Amino acid sequence: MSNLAVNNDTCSHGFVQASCTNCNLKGLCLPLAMDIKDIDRLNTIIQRSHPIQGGEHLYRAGDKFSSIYAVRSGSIKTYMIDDDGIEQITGFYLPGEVLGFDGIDTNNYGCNVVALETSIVCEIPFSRLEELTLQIPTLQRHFFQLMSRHIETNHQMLLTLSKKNAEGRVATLLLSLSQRYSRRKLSPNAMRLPMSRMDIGNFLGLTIETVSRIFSRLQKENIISVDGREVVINDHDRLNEICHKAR
Amino acid sequence: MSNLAVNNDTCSHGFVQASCTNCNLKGLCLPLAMDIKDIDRLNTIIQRSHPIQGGEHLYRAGDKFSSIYAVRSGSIKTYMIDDDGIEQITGFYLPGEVLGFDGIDTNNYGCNVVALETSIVCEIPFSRLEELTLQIPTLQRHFFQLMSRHIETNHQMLLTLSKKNAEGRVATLLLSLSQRYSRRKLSPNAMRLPMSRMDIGNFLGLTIETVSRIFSRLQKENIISVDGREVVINDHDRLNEICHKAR
DNA sequence: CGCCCCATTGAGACGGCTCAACTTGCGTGG
DNA sequence: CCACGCAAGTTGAGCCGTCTCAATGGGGCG
Repeated sequence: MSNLAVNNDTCSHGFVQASCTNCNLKGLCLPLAMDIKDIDRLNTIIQRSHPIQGGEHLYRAGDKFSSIYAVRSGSIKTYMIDDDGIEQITGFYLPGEVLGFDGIDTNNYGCNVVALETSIVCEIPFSRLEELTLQIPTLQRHFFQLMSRHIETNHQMLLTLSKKNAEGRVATLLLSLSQRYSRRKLSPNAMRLPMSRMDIGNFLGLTIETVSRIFSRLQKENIISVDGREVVINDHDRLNEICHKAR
Repeated sequence: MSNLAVNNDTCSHGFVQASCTNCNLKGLCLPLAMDIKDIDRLNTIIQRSHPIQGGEHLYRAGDKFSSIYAVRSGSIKTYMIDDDGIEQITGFYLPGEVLGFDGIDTNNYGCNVVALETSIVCEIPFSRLEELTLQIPTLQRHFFQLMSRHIETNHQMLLTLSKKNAEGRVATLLLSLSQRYSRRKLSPNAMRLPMSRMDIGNFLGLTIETVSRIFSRLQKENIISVDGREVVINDHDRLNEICHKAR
């Protein structure tokens, strides 16, 4: 990417071609305390790609690992397929969230990554990132932290799957999305789910029928309002109670 | 720690005081391609502590994050406790495995860590490790890889909890332990489980009764032989089939 | 319009949980 | 030394939550 593009808002492709410097998500995917100078250095290695359509894969499990990705807009899911063809969604990613860390170990990606809707991602070539993290201690620390956060998120998910009943799992997901949207300055109460019931069920270890029934039940009790993928949380407190209830 | 201790096999405490250089686990917790010179540098920052007894905590969730730990002997479990006091074991750690990465993000440990039996761990102060990883690219890469492997292991566990029935979960754990022991040059068929039925059930999202019943059933079918914590795997293939079977 | 995909809802089956009784091994104290 | 208590594990009976299977409804698109 040419440095000329830095600080321009559009480029020849016609879609937004932003720099990290003026990206309103930088508080999420970059260290808060990072130098403008260092951000610019990072900026020069980041490649911003064309939008990817919903259903389109960014990469697949087994592909040669090359880059880390940050979601700029839209939403992404990652899933693995085991030897028997069983699929497990391992995460949903919203703008500002970073993915691809599972490829570092074996040098091949461990997950499949697919867009849930039209999305834009920032690609960070790992070999160049590694050089930068050696030079910018804050940046090394930051990527250690990002990976650490991944691990913690996964631990939380283990608890959800291991200890909560169907209602608790759905409630936990809804509150997680709500929190993450509100951190992006969106309403914590009204949201459009980027994923299907199928995806939710797969992620939470439930069938789509159970997910559907839970949604209906929560609606009947006026805790949420559901219309397809549109969800409004009417009663955060009761939803929270449901999360924090053993099975 | 004095450099004088390097390459000595014992120290004044009377227990083994080894260096990484002659540690037979270094193939597991250190980069294969690491310079002797660099290993020595890492060695000078590593603190080897007294053995910790079974049931004794290495640290607790919320404690100030300071170090990464490598298991030298014995075995360790990590667990989190959520707001409602529900405990979830997040991992078992065998010699050569590294833990503590969950503390990097918030600068407080996210998990409780307790020894399952008398164990020895190597403590790696993180601030000094960070300095070294900036100077030794292989080492930086290695710790990125270790964290990446953690993430992959967790993903695998999500699949286990989300998609497998009780039998599949137990079989998966047994095979995982078997593999990990054999990588440590121990028998892949006969082992002594370091954890209780309670721990197994907690980790796998099952009750102890169910775990016990599964053990009995697998024994009746001659797939394993169980005597308390002593387990012999008689039929790896059938155990493997059970793992790879949808619920 | 008709087709397909996704979602919803109902009825019945089944796997794992709950509750309870019993066994075994171990440490403690009379 | 045995009696006792306690913790860990095993086993059985019945219940409950989630899955399975099936039917139906609704929206997008050729």
